Amino acid sequence: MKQITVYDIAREAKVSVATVSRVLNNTAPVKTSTRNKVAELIQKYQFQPNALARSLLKKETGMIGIVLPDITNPFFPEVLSGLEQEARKQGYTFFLCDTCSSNSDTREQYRRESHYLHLLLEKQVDGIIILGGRIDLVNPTEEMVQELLEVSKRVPVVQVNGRLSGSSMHRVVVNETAGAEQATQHLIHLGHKDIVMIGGFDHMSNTVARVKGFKKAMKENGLSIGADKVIYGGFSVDDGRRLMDELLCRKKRPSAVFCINDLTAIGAMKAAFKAGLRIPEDLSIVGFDDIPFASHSIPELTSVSLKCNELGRTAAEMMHRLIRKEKVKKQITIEPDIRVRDTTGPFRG
Amino acid sequence: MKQITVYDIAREAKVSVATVSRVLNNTAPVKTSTRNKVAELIQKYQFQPNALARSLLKKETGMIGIVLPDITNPFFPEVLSGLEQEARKQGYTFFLCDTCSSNSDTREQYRRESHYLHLLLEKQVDGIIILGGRIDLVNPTEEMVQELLEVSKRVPVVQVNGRLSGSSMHRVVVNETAGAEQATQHLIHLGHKDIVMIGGFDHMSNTVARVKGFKKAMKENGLSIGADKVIYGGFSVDDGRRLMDELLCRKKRPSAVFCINDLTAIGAMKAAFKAGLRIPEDLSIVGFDDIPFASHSIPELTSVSLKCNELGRTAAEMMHRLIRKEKVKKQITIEPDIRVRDTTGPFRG
DNA sequence: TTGAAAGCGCTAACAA
DNA sequence: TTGTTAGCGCTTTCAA
Repeated sequence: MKQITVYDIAREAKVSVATVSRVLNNTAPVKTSTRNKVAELIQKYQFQPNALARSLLKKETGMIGIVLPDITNPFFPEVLSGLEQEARKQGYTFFLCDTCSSNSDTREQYRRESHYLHLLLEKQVDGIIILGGRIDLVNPTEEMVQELLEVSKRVPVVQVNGRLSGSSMHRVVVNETAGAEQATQHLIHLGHKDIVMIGGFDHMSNTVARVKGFKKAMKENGLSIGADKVIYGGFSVDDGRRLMDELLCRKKRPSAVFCINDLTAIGAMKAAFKAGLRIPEDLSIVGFDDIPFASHSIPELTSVSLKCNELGRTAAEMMHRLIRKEKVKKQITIEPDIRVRDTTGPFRG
Repeated sequence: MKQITVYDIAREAKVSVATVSRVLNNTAPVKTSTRNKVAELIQKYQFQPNALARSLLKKETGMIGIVLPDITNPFFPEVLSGLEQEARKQGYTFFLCDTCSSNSDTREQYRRESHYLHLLLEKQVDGIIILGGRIDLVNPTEEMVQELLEVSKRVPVVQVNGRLSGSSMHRVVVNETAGAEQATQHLIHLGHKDIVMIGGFDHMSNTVARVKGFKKAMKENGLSIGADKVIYGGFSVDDGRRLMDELLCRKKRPSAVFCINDLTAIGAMKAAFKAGLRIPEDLSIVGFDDIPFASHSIPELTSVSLKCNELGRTAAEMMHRLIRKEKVKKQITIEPDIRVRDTTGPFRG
């Protein structure tokens, strides 16, 4: 099963390898008869040039590395889909590097992130798109920052929805604070006054941004924002359930809950149902992310759409321009939209 | 930003490139003092050898191509996660090729599949794992079969849950017929006699396999399996909704519905709720796949677990052995398990 | 224990 | 319009 090369084609066509290369890449005029002869042989042997050799020479591989924390979190496939759509047009392919945050401790995850970052560099990717993980940290360690910075000196790096400091890095982000504000505003408009926000971690910037929006909306409407109005504790369905259970133990339960994401919102709904509450009659719930599940749940979840697909497409486009050394804005911000569905309703004294 | 090479290291260490290569790969004894000197320089310059050059020479890249139809279908991320877990141990990285079946016609999808298959070959992947798409077709065109066959002559190919003919291809499959049988049996045990199966397409082998299991269980229990007991029509939530609406228009509606997958089951539930039915009191529903959503829905969906994670891990392991030319079984079959939850209940005359 | 040199498969500059 | 040739960065004989 010897691999066919340009030499084999050249020999049989009685031309030089340069000519074969020329018909392969349409890089210089070739007499029609020669071209046909070569093309025929290429066809006959199903010859496919070795991309490694080509890339080695040209110093571009058409490969982009994607580093993300957990592909089973539905947020990421949505973004990925947008990325793929856009990047395919440009002829890129993806290395998918999942650091599997879900089944290991965080230290391990960051180690894997480092591992993948270096691996991608070795593989000579044209650029790296990073989502989640360290770029979501409010206080990343110096090494984490330094490492990514080093990486970004070698190849373009685009951060998706992250804010890790470092001047040489570009990013596309969603205005999460505005999204959280919208969500809170929506609840307030419905007459809710006692609103609690649940989920997330206060060491993560996405949580901080969302809490900020929540508090801002509350404050602007003259509503109380005591310490008991925000309960941190994670991003999963189970976390949502747990936090809601906690909430339901309080003497006075809120009339509306704003969840850090759709997954916790689902967990919260489950806990509420189990406690015999009706949604939205007894309790309004808002999610965040607007993953497909949100519109599939019963009742359908009101959520803030992060426009994942657009996020992905924008990141891919940014990367493309970066690779071609075109002028690119340091940061592109996407404005989220609230999608009102069936889990929020008017406050009933 | 010139790339550092073994030559730079060699020059500064006053040794030959061969020696640098030796310390890099631990491939031959090197005097400790020389080794240290070289190692130091490698550290100093953060030197990372160019994987392209190495792969070109060694004829192995440590890259595996994954071709799948739609990353936003939650089934695939689950499998992918298993794949990644296993393959990471072996030091492989993935090319993710999403043919985006969801937003384009099927012809276009198969064209993209071909495109990616060839691209992966050019990139010199060590193997290709293919999920969905053409391998799910009952009657693929001759070209589709031929093309994949050609590919499999060049690199190992593992089909995940597919049955495209071709002797040189390995596969790991789930026994879907048995799964469907279990699901149907479960409903029958609950006393249901009028059971309808909805969703899927009869030109796809997964549908055929599941319908077969459904019919088998029905027949074995002496239940009718007239033409009106199976309604084809797709795999999405919307398809499920539509098909259930159709079903509800019938004079006599069934007491239980077996859905081709969890997505259609969710659609079916929505339609049923909208029609004022209670689940499971008025109607029992079973899904298939057991995506995370199944256990998150309200009420929680009874479903047949395809053990996606195990599927992925097994495929990765198979690929690994194939690459190392170890002995590998042509086919590995995974037995599914039903997960009984809250959407199925006893028949109530 | 080390170095010189060939070569992986390709492209592109230069020459013809 | 075509061929010759020099690399791309690495590993691996073979010889010293």
